[in-house]
Amino acid sequence: MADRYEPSSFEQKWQERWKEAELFVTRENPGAPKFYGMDFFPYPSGAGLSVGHCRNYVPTDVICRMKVMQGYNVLHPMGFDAFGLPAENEAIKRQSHPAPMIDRYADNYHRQMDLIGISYDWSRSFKSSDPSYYKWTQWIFEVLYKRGLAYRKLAAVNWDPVDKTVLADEEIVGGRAERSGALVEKKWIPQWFFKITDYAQRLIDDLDELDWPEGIKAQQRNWIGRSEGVQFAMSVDMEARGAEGEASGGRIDLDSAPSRPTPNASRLSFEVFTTRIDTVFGMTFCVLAPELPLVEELKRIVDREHVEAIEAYQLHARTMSDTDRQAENREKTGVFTGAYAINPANGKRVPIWIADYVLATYGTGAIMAVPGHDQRDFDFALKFGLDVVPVIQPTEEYLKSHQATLEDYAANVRAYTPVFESKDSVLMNSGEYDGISVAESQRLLGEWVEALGIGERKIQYKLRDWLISRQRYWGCPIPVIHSKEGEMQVVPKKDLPVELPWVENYEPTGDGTSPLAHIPDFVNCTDLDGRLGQRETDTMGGFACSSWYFLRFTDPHNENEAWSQEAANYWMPVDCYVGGAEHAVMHLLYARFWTKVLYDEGLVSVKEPFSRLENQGQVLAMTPYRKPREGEVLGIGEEGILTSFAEAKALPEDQLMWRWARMSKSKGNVVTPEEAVEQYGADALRMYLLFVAPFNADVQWSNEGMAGQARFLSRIFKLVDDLRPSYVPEWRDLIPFEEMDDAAKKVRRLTHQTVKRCTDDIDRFAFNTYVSWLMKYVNGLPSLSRQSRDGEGAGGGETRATALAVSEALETLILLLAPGAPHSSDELWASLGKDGFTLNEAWPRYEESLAAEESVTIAVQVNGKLRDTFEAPVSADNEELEMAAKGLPKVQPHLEGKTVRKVIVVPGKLVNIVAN
RNA sequence: GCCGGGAUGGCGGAAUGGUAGACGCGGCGGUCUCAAAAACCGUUGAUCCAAAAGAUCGUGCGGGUUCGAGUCCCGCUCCCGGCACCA
Repeated sequence: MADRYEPSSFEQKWQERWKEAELFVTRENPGAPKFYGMDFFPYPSGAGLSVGHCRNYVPTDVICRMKVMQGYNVLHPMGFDAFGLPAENEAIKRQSHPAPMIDRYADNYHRQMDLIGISYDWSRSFKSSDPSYYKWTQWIFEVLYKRGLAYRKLAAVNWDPVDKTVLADEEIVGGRAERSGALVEKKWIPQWFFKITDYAQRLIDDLDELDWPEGIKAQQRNWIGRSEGVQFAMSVDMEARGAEGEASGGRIDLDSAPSRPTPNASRLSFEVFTTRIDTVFGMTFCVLAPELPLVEELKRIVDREHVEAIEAYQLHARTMSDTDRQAENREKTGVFTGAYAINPANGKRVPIWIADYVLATYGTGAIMAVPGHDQRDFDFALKFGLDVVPVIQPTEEYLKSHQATLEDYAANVRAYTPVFESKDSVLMNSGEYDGISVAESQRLLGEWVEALGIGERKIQYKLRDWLISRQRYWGCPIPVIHSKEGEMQVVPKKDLPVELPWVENYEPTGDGTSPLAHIPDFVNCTDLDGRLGQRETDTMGGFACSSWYFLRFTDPHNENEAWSQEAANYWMPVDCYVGGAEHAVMHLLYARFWTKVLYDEGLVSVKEPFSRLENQGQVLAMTPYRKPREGEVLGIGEEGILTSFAEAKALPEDQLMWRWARMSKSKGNVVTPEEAVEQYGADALRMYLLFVAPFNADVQWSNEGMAGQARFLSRIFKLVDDLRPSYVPEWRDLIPFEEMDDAAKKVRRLTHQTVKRCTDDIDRFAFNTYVSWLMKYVNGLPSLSRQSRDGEGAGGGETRATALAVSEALETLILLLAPGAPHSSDELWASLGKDGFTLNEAWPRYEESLAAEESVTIAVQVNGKLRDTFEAPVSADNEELEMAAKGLPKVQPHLEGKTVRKVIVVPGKLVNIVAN
């Protein structure tokens, strides 16, 4: 047995033994509590795992291993998110079929995970592209469909011209497809949606009970975007037809008499939504989204000149890309429609404009514009010379900071930017509501709108329905048959799965149809009634597959059901779910939605799938960038141009910049687990990943850091080797009957303190301090055991008591180390003459009485400043402590010539003498 | 702009309102060695002092609460992440 950490001599051996013993197969001991620990479902990329991915898997493994040792039934599964765009794109690039390719990649992931000793139960593994899995994805589609939560409609959707498919809102970042980076275009295609909007409120409400990072919860709340307001009808003034003179300038005369309804004209009206009904008197114009159907109606009542202007603007809005539309600080654009509406609050006519700063997809697609108190409306009014009427009194501070009087402000609002938006002021220019507070008038005006019957208080969400269709081959087919008559039928459970046909050519067509549409054998079928029909040819986006896989893991081989109620009820929810923060509004929102639907359907007993969520930090590696050459332009926020390590070597220093960047194959800065294991060992890699930084913080990777952990492991091997002669295997039976001397007590004290800290730290994901405590333990043990060997008792020599305490320490050390460095622990365990695996041993228990200190160091402060410390027995009372503190020679000088006013004694901690 | 999270030695980071800097990396000094590496031992926040003893300062900035603040409160600055013309 070596006295050093020599990973190559034993790590692989233990991995083979674990496999042979089926050590990681899920235990289902009756009566034991359960723990479901899981990592995010990975897509197995061809690049393989980097040490960055290991930072996700190792900590989960540590907590799962500890839970096993604590006697929990632990479910710790791994599978692969195999369907989807990345896999298909990769296969096209390699001119192969995605199915065998993804199998190869998944096998490689599995091999790499074994290489670092992750304790997954591989007997439960599956890929989302297995027909035995997606059969049930299709079945859940049916559940959604039957509940009215899956529907098809013609929609303007995000079209990615590079990947040639439609994408969900969540997959678009800044107007570009997150994956391909292409500018997204608008395209009108019939699409499948899941009605997640029905669950918006529950998705917000139930966040409260989740033990998730606040940031992720906030992102979800934000994304769902609840706002409370009032929606009310505005009627179009049918006199508009004749209002030529005023129309061109757009300016209206606020003093003009309220217009009279025109009895004969057909009434036109539209609804607006506002969260600021208190500002309704300040409405000086209305704005419609250019694509709103109402605009077509307005065209019929205004003159030709305005129709032409409207159409020109509509064309402009339609052809503009989303990116241009979302460009920062964009100048406002828009045109006057020639029509007017009536402000119901004061009966005044307000011009109706169209502008693209109003979105057709939010609220009603139309707004009441209040330039006095909304920056966007203000900008628009300024640009087009529209009236600005303030209706909230500016506060004293506001006036002071703008060096203005109230009169001055009211007369020249246009000159004041930013717009006054305070919500703790009172109204003005608002008729009978003048002087009433903003909050109060919001309530009163809301009631007024409802009493008048023109509208109601309403809650709006930004969340839109989940677009699930993909016009791509490599995905789960949507199990629907279209009849010639245009009816739709969902394929019933007995006919599932609708299998994805194996074809050579599956490249996307780009015409808005799926490649499946060009496979007659797939498309043509008979429907439930025996009539000829055609299959739906869109496939589901990958997020459908990953919205329920955690349920399948509870019962992965079930051929008759997606899962048995018994299995799901036992294991769900996932107790600890670990992965990157980038899935905050996609996977994590979708999975919550599906779980709620399945709960409503009575298929699962939980409303939420993941009770605790942890996000690991990213692993950054030093990456070379160079200065841009002539003609090269840097993107926003870029400091240099990514270059290869090879090229960097050849560059002069002044051209080169080293930056920390996320480890990724494209940056060429990846360290693989193979390299790390080869050079330092799997346990050194694991321990370094745990120790290097807090779990959720980013890490600046260094290979040298692993050397430190290898050294630490070597010290453990050395320590165990040194202390082994003292080891008494039966210590547990003997120790209660042995009188403990001081040295033995000290060893036991340190042992039990360490057990407590390590256990707590793993539970709260503080893996860096878990490793610290082990280090401290290893540092402390030799001197303690030496003390004992040198003998506190007469004649020296190790006492029986110390030998027993050291035996306990040896076993405890190895078992506490086991989750972090399982190979080394099993090797050390065997070196004590033990059979079997540390994973099958009980996690050490902490005993308060043994961990308790006999004496404590008391800090002595004078006026809050530390002056000295002294040792006192734990039992010392306040008076004793105070006396002892006052008597200290180092304290005395600070009390000289002063009167003691007060003495604060915190037992076991400090004495603070207040004197002046 | 809005939301969330941060800021502690040369570096990564510890600290239930109670001795700031645990633990590690790096540095410095030493042991071993012909020498080096490795390993081991000691030391390591800053300033003042020949040194020790000691003193003073010190957790992004400015205030406050408290016997006592890295920690709590108010007001800022900067950094990271997310959302962003959502009415």
